[in-house]
Amino acid sequence: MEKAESTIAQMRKGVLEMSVLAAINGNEAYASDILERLKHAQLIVVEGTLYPILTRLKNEGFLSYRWEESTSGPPRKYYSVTQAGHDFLNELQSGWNDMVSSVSMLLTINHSTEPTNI
Amino acid sequence: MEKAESTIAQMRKGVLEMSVLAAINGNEAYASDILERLKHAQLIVVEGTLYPILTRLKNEGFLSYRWEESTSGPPRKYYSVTQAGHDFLNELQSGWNDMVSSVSMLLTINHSTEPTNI
DNA sequence: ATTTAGTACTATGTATTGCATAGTACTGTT
DNA sequence: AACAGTACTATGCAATACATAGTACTAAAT
Repeated sequence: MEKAESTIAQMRKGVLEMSVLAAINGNEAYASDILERLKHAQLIVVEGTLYPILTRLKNEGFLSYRWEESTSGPPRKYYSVTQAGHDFLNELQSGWNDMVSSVSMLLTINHSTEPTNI
Repeated sequence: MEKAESTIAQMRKGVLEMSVLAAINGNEAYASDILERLKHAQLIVVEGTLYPILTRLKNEGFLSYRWEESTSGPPRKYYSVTQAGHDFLNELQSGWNDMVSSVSMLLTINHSTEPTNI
């Protein structure tokens, strides 16, 4: 169902930012590493989606980067999470956990044997 | 942190649609009931946000409604989930569960004692 | 009959991010 | 110099949550 896919894409809004931060947290990485870590977590992201997120997070002070030369192509940006980014990630995680909890309640409330209004 | 709040608001995109369907599923309701059920699940939603979601879901065939007179104000729209809506909800739930699983992996990968690149 | 308060719903525009696409630049190989 | 692979930048579109303003219905009060 096409509509389900587009709604799931909507669900990724906000979640990818948190996931990218989490994928880097404590373990500096460049774009290809990050894509691999996300893929390992079954979160498929392409470069055209990742780079704007990295740029935005860096501009907001949640990530910093250093350039490193490469022998197999252009130089690479190695990202790491700043202290502000770590704090931001903690807040996002807290909000995310609340949301997961809420959704869990909602997805189970009508599976009880309580009578309905039908 | 204002930015965390706006990102959490972004996370609600797509999730509220699923939550509204879940709140109605098997238990027809009008807007005020739905807001109460969402509130009970700690998912705070206001009318200006709920009505467009209901309208959109109805237009897409996932909800249907019947009017019922009220003695305390205008007539009310009682919504119920259609078969298509039930199928849609199942697909959303599946995608949501996958996403929750992915995020869970990402939020824990760097808490291990494995050496990092620092 | 008119006005008021409470209630239920509709209409509309803004902000934001994921996404797709096109482009530029670097490196080693041919 | 040209090419393939790699890394990154730039840009516009689509979709939904949100806030705000508005219309309409009902009972009660005047």
